[in-house]
Amino acid sequence: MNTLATKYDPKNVEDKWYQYWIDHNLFKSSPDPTRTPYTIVIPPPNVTGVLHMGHMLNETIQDILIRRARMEGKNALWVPGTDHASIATEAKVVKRLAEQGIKKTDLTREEFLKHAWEWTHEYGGIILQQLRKVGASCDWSRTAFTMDEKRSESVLKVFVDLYNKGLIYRGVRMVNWDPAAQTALSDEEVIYKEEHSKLYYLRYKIVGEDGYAIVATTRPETIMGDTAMCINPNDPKNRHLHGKRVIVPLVGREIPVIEDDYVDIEFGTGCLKVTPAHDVNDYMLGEKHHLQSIDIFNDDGTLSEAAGLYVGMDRFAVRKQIEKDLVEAGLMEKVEAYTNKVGFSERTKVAIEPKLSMQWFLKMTDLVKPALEAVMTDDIKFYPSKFKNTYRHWMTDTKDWCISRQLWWGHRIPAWYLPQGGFVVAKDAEEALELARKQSGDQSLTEADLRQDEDCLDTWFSSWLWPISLFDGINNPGNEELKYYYPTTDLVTGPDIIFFWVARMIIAGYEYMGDKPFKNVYFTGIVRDKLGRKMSKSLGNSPDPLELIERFGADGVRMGLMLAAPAGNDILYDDALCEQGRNFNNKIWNAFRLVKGWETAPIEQPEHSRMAVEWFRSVLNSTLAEVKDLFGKFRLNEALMAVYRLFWEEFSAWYLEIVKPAYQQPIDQATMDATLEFFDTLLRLLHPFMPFITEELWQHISERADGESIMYARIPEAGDIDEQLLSQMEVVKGIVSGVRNIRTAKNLGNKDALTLQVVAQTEPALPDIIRKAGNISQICPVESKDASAASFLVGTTEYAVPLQGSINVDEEIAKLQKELDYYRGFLTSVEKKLSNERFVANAPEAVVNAERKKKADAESKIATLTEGIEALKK
RNA sequence: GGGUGUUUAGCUCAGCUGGUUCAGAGCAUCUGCCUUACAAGCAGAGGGUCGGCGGUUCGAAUCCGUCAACACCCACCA
Repeated sequence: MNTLATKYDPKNVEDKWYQYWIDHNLFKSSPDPTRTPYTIVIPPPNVTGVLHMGHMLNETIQDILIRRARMEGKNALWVPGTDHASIATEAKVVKRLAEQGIKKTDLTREEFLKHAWEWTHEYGGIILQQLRKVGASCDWSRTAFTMDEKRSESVLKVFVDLYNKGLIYRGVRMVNWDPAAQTALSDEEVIYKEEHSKLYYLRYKIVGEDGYAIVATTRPETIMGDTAMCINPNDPKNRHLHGKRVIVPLVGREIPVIEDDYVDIEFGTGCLKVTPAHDVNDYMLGEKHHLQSIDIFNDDGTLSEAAGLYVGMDRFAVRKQIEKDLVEAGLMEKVEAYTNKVGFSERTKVAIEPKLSMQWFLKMTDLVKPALEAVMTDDIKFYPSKFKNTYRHWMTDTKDWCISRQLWWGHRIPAWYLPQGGFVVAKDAEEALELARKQSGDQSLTEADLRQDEDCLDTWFSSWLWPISLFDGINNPGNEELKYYYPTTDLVTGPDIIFFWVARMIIAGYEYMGDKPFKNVYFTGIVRDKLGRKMSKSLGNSPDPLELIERFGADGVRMGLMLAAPAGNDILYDDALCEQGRNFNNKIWNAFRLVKGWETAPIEQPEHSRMAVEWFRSVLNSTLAEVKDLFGKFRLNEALMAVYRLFWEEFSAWYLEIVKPAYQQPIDQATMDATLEFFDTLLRLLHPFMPFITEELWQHISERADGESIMYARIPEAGDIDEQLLSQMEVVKGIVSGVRNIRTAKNLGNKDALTLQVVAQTEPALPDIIRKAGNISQICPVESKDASAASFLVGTTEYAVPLQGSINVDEEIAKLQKELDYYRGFLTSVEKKLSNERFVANAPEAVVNAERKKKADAESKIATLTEGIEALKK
């Protein structure tokens, strides 16, 4: 091992061990009633996706949790898979076809799906492949896809079931229409953004009068759909419009003036144009006042024949054109700058068009109840808990879920329409036919007579079943796997999909399993750049995780991300984080090189080593307990930091330096054994965070059988902690630091052994360690230190290092005087506190006693310092 | 327009029910060191009136009020 390079190179190590884990089936899990299950289902990445920093963070966290659970002896299962991502994938396939000069509309459904599947097979596995580079310990034999056979069957079954329960219905509603994808979207798929636009004031001629009624609108292009003007009946300034009719500008159509409280008197002129087909509020007004509804848009957002004007032009082009035309026609009163919120499609980024259409919906009101309860009572715990509020907010006012999409790539809605009208819902065509015959009384119906619904289901209608369908719980209720792994343990995901996915999985869990789908939800933050900006392609601030792995090693990147990522907090990514991770890898590597280079000999264990071993055991135990506690609270970054400091400070800087034999000297067996044992435990503690280097070194620490792995090495429970020893060692560290300071200040170098004077009757604790760590030749308790000594305080005790040559007395006095002044000030404040009767009367005794001790300590320090100064002055 | 959260060292964050060890950690910075595990390192050092103001209390980073800034979520004001 001593021939090993001084720098750790992760390149070969990482691939080698990943392959080893795969070859030995170490990620596999199967039900085992004798062990506690620990289960995570992966948030299935889109088949179209490639690994980005968000995944990198998310998957690292899951892997850390899974590996830790495994090392706690649990039967840990991490199920991987991908999501068909209906709208996103379809958009990509359409785009690719367009590049080949093929339009979707030129293809049959079957032809299109063939292309989509080709795409899926081509790109679908990429991201899962990339996860292997990260070190993800998924049970790959279970890799699932939301559109594979089992998952598809589950989705259809659930649809039929919910329909039969009366929870799914079909109806014409105002929905969010995405003109690019040409499909309806759920409310959650619409992102509202502020936009700087204009407020147009249009002149509507009043019929039978000379004047105009002025209407303020942000969407002048919709006037062709106007079927009324609305005023507030309590609006005095528009009372003259009561019962009148007005003429839509340019269009020339006469429309009535209606009255409704809905209209805000203060806004604009208090006159509202009503376009029932293209605005949700107008739709409501239209329903209430029985207005005609004119749909002036085609599905792609261009103007339809019904508009009469601007037919075939895009809605935004029309807005520009109509502004000009209105001005020319003298029908534009004025235009103001205006900021409003506009809804955009989450997927295609185009502006949403409210549109009246026939869709399928799921009633949410009752389904939501147990799901809300579970989170509010902490039956399902959210980390951080602040997301409970967000969740409650959404769950207490849930609108029905629009689950149909006018897309082909997805689970086709299992509804069949009968030739004579009406429809049946069934899991397949065969069953549908049976139902259809029964419903219509027509036994001569054949499958060919039935027409299946053209639409498919919202992607989330399959992913909401994920924790159940992965164990085939819908098709095969009560099966062994399901009983064993469900409810799963932890879910790790971003808060951006709390409604899309988390809430709905909880709903499905209670509806179909009668139980929660997971016990804990860990919400990660968003990975941003170091300036706090979101990562985006256009900014070019989004590093490729695989490139980072190439540069820093997977362990380095994992650690870099984890150091900066408390649950729910955004992380500001900086390469420096990965550098820190890489440096730590190197530190571990070199510590290992040191230890493996030692030769043992049958010599007695020195006292300083014996004490150091005892001390480090306590430190280790205390960190073991701390880390366990932190994992329980999902404070992974703090757990990592605790282990980091344990390894770097306590183990490397203190323990190893103390037990390290002199150059080319052997070490005793007892210390060697203890050191290797410590190293082994440290590697185990580190393994969940840095799986590769820890495996590499663990395999080198001693002979391992083929197939053996640190993955299944247990993380020990914390043993006894010797608090007294820990605090004694803290004093020792103070003393050694003091000596080092003097060395630095006096330019003494580390090689010369010094004498340490203790201005007290007794020797300090752990003198052998002090000698070794401070390179001290002798420790002498003295009544007063040498006049030519440099001194320092640890606690209330003064320590001094006699110096051969002369010391700068003035400098020394000044230093002591400064310290003395500080303690005098401190003493004054303590005394003030203690002389306050109300403090002494009201404060708990322990606190008062503590103050008294502070006072005594300060007095003793002051005495020591005063003496020191006096001695120097002599 | 509602709601939630955040504000502590240059940066990222810990500080649980107010009081020893309360002003901390890591990184960054500065000063020495190529000391035979590691310069991706070692040894030291500096740096914060805990967002502002007011209150409760013997005592406030911690509790209350208020203001400000930022972030996120929700909402049908054209």
